[in-house]
Amino acid sequence: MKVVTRFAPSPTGYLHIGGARTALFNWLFARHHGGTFLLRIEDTDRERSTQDAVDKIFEGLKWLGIDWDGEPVFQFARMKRHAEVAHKMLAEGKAYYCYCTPEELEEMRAKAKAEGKPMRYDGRWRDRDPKDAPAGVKPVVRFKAPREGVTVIKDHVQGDVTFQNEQLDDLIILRSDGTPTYNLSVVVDDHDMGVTHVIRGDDHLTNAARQTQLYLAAGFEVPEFAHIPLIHGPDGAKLSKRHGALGTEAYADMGYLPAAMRNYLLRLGWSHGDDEIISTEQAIEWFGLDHVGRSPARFDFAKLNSLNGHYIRNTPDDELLQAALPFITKHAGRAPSEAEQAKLKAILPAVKERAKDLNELAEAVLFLFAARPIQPDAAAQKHLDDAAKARLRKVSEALQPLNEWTAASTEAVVRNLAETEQVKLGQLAQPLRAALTGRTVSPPIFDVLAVLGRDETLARLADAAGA
RNA sequence: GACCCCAUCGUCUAGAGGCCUAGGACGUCACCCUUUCACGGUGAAGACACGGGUUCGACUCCCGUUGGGGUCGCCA
Repeated sequence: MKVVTRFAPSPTGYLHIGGARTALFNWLFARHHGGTFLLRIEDTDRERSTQDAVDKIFEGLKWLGIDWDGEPVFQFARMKRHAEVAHKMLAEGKAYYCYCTPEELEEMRAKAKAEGKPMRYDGRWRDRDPKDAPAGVKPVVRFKAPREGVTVIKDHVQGDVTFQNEQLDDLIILRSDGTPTYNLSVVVDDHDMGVTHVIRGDDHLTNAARQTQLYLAAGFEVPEFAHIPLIHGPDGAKLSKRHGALGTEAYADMGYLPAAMRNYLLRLGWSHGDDEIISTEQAIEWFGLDHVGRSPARFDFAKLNSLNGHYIRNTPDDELLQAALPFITKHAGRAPSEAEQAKLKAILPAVKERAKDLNELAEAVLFLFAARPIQPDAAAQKHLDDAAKARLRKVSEALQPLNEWTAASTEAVVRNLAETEQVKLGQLAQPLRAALTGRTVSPPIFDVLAVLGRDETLARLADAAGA
C-alpha cells in the first residue's frame, strides 16, 4: 500500500511550532515510505481564515524545508462534495434534520453543566417526524451516531483507545445554512485524497472517534491514526506565546537555522536510541511512528540554542554567510560592500564558533563596520586606562615596521613585545581588543587584526591610545 | 465535572521482566585548554510520582491513588 499523509492546518494565524512539528512528522513518514505528502488548507471558517495566514503557512513550510506533493487542497472549495455526502447519508437514514433552536441547545448545555456532565445533544429530533418541524426554522443535519457499543481507535502512538458510543452524541454535519462542518469535511477530504495515515496532534483524539463513525457510515475505509502529544511550554501548561508558541517566521527572525529547527522538533517526542544530531536524510531513513513518545514534551529554548550553535558551526562558510547577510545588514544598518563581504568571510570561521544564533553572529561581526573613532562600551573602557594606553602605543610602534600583515605575524610581534616588556600577553591583548572592537569579547584578537588590516588597525589604535 | 490520554534526572529522552550500580543529550557546577568569549576535553551533582499486586526477579506487566494534559461549539 502506498502511504499518503497530509498536513491540514487552518489558516487562522501563523504556522506555529506545534503545527510545524506535525507537518514534519507527516512529511518524514511519507518520505520514509516513498509515499506522498499532501497539504490541505482547512479554510471553511470564513470568518477567521485569511490569505495572509495561508501565505504564512506556505512560507513556514518552505523555510523548514518541507515540500508537499501536488497542489494544496483548499477545503472550502470542496464544500459541495462534503454536502453531497451528507445528503447521501440523509437519504440513507444515517443522518436527520434537527430543528433545535440555539436557545434549546443553550438550555441543554446549561443543564449538562449543572449536572456535571459533558454537553450532549439529547437526540430529540433523531426519530421525530420532520412534519413536526416548526415553521421558519432552518434545520441542521445531524449524524445519527450509534448509541450502543464502542468505537475503538487503533492508534499507532496511543494504542487502542476505546470510547463508549453513548458518550458521543449526534454531531452536526451540515449547518443550518447548508455548509458542512469540520468533522464531515475532514472525513470526506481524507477519503477523497486517499490519505492512508492521519498523523496529527492528540487534541484530535476524540474527533477520531466521531470521524471513525462517519467513515463507517459513509462506507469509507478508516485510515490509520497516529495522535502525537502536544508540545507544552516550559511550565508544563499549554504552549503560550511567550513560551515559544510563535510562528516559524519568528524563529527565522531570531536567527535559528532551519536544519537546527528540524532536528530540534524531530527530537521533541521522537527518538532513535541515543542519537541527538540527526540529519534530515538520516531522519527520513529512520523515522517511524513506533518511537514517537506518548507524553507531552516541553519546549526548551536552551536545547534549541545548543543545537542551533552546532548547526551554525557546521555550516560551510559560503552558505552561512548568505544566511547571515540579512542579519548583518539589519544590525549594521546597511548592507556590507563587496570588500566588507570578503572580510566577513575571512572572520567567519572564528565567529561561527561563538554564536548560538544568526543575531549573535551579526553582533560579533559588527566591529568590522564600526566608524572611527570606536566607541568602547563600559566594560571595554576599563581596559583602556593610562597604563594600557601606554602599552598600546608600544604595540603600535612594534607593529609599524611589519611587512607581512597576518594573524601569525602580528601575534609574533605582540608576543615578543610582551616578553621584552615583562607583561602577560593578556595585558596587551585585552586593551587591543577594547581599542579595536570596543568590546571585551571578540573573535581571537590577531584574527581581528588580520581582517581589519594594517591601516585600520593602526588608525584605531591611534584613536584609542593617541599613538 | 464527565470522557480520554500521559507519568524515568530541572528539560528532551534510552529502556520492550534479569544486560540497570538506570545510559545519552541540553542545562548546572568544577577542572583542563586559552589573549577575551566560545569551541573542545575530563569529571561531578541529578530521575524510575506513590501504594498495592503478578513473578524466583520489576523502570518495564496489572490495579488503585496522586499529579499533569486533551476534549466536551451550527471553530477547526
